[in-house]
Amino acid sequence: MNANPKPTLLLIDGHSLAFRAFYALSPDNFKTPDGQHTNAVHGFISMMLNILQAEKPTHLAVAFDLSRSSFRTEEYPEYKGTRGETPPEFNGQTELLTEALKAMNIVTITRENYEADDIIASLADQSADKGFDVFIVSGDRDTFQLISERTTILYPVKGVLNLARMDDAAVVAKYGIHAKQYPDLAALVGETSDNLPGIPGVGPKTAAKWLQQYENLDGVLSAADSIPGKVGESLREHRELAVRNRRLNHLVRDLVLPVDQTELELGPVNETAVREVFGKLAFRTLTERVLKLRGSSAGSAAAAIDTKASFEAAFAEAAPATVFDEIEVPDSTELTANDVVAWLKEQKGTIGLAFEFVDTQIGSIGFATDSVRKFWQPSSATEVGEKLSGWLTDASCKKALFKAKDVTRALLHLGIEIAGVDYDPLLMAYLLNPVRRGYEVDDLALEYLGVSVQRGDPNQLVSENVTDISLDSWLAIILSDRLFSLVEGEEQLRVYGEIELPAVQTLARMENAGVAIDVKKLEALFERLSTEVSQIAKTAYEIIGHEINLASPKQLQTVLFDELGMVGTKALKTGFSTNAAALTELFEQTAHPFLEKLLEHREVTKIRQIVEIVLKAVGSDGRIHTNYVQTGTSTGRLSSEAPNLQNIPIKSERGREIRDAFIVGEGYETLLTADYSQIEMRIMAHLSEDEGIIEAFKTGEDLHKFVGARIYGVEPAEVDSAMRSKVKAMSYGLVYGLSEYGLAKQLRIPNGEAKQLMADYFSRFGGVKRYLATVVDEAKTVGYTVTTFGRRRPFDDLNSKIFQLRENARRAALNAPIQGTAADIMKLAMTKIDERMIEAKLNSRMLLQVHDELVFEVAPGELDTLKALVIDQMQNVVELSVPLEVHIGVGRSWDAAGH
DNA sequence: CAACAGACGTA
DNA sequence: CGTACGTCTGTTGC
Repeated sequence: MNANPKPTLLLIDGHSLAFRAFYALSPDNFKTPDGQHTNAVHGFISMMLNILQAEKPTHLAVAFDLSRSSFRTEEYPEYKGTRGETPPEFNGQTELLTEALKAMNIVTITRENYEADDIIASLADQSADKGFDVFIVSGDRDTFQLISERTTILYPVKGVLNLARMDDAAVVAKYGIHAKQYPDLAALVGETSDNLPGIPGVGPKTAAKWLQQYENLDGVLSAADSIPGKVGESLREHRELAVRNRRLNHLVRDLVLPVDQTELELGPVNETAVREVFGKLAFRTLTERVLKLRGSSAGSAAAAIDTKASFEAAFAEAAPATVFDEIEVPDSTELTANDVVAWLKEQKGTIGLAFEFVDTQIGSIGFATDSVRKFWQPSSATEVGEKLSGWLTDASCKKALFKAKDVTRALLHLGIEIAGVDYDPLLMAYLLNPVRRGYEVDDLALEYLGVSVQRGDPNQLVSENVTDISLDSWLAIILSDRLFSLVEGEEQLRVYGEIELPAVQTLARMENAGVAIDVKKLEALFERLSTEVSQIAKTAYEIIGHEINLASPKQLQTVLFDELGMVGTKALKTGFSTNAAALTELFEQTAHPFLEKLLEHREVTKIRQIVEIVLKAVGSDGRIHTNYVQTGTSTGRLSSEAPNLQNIPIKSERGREIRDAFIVGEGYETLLTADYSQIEMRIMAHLSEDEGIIEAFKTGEDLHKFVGARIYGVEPAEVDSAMRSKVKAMSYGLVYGLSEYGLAKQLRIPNGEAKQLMADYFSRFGGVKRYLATVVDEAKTVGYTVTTFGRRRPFDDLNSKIFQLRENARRAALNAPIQGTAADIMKLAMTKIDERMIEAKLNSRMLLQVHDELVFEVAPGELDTLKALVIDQMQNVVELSVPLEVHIGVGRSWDAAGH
């Protein structure tokens, strides 16, 4: 019996919560040995236990929809019609969940022809009448109509464990209306997820305004004639939509259900049944949690779990039966300057490490093993240097460190060269899934360990939050353990150990070094471009007779297609396209001088904008320190941000002036650039084993002339520039999955000619065709592509029924191994170059990487040595069936050193 | 104020 | 209807 005197009923919308759990936890990590996915079941139960702990209800019931059809679909067959298919991994999980709930003696309720929310509504009302407090867990906002003094909705906002308590005040705060008015608001606005369109032009704000004024939907509709403006008109025209929506979102509150509240009372669970069902599901830790919380001493168990739990749950059913079987969050204790070194000396294995930086200074440091958490608050960088530099710089002291590159760079800035970082969970998570949206440590912990991280209040004083840093160090070590075995399982250890991990050091050094900027030159350039911009704009305004915002596509559409009456270009969501290609086409048709000025304006403002970005990014040392994002692309390339130095203009004359402001720094002799020539085509030759293309590269002949000669059946010398550029476009297009249509459009030739060109190409270079087909087929079967070094990229849309998705995936899949292999080669080369430079004790430094190009700052007297070293390493980093060619340039600026 | 769309710079 | 990015501006909607 529960001692809680206040009867409290918890009602759960079963499918709603199960789906939420399904999407929060990766199905791959929750599987029984026979392949049944259990992530939804696991997440559901875990979340339910959390709510039981937090709200301490005395009674509980779970309601399920019986099928997709209900009296609502009878009335309106399209109801919820936009819901997609259930993911295959979800199959069977509802049944398993029901079974598990039964074992826990939890009542589940269904009702033919009604939805779970109707059951919940009826039960909530009846129970509230009997004096219960009611909590409802549902992701359906329609349940807001049930809110009352006694009834609260727990609405999932984000993350599996985060539920918003929606009472009347919360609804008022969020929507500006009372809870009982919510269904009226929803009826007016419509509900996309239920496939219920609302009154066009009416959003939550307008609807709320009306409801505040007229109380309810009936009031609004009665006053419809007096509502002004377009929205008023829309309301009068579409009023029946709102009426229908309101009828459908009304929850049935008077179902007579075959259960009585007394049957819902929470009691002890059937331990044997729980062990049996949970055993079948391969749940381990969850079994103990359930038995603890729902066993004989529920009260004390809950208290024990609540005790300053930094984590809410701890489980990792998918992990091998290692340390992850039982994840216990160790307590955190403080180390002092006196005992930090001694403690580290005692430790044998890898240490989890984390730094908290305040500005650029070290605030605190966390250390952890899988069972111990420590933190230290040094007084200064000097103290860190004195006490810790021995350990930090000792490569034999192995460390696990999240975001190793950022930390390495920050420490470098303080004069500390950290070594021995063999584990960075960030990089492992990237290799496991290079297409995920973010790599926050808390999200990774949830996905790969099933651990939900609760952190201190960020608004609190640092001193009260300081234990979080040891939490981070602990997460670094346990995540590393888990992810490392997954990376190993995917045979990506080589990419990890030989490519990504060593790149950390190199990139940190490059970022820390930065690149010198001629600020004066850029400022002058900015002024000049600004003058140019205003002159161009002035002329443009004169041509059309009035001023507009030339940067506004919307205003341009008005001018071009309404005022000047030009024919429509490519259709976009918002009207006709005004991009450069469209404007050029229009100019060819009309020769209208406005278009000429507009295009010029675009070019100059774009370049001016980049000048501004670059100028703003110059640091106090007169240099720019970009951030290379090692997890930034799905293919394995780096990306560059704050600022992006991988898109500095080069093609236009004006643009090159920006490159001329990237200069050699004081104390150095010159800049040196080195770039791979046609690396992607060479990789294509290698991967496809096409004899023709391989021969082209081996002869050293101009590739496009060689290919052109084969296609047109002439001598290479007879390939004219028109033929050559067509062949060139074709070759490059292939790497991107170009279609006949796309080729025709780009080359401005008839579709038939493009088709013939492609046919000729493939008949002469059959290996290429075969390879491209194989890549896609293989990816279709195994679900991912792979580079020559083993880097994977997953694809799930290759078998999609939706043409557009399938085609997009197909093109990306045939490009991924090529772009990815090129990226691998470049990263590998960078590491080797860096190693050799250190060995040779050169003072020159690597500064920038732009996918196939590297930029170095050359120390006095080192030019020849460095040049030879760079060429050697880049060319010989890997043996392909074609040679790798490297071009070198030297000069005082990036532009001068370019080619 | 945040998110989206459109535009455009690079490899 | 050609891959991979980052960042700006204007506009829309939370």
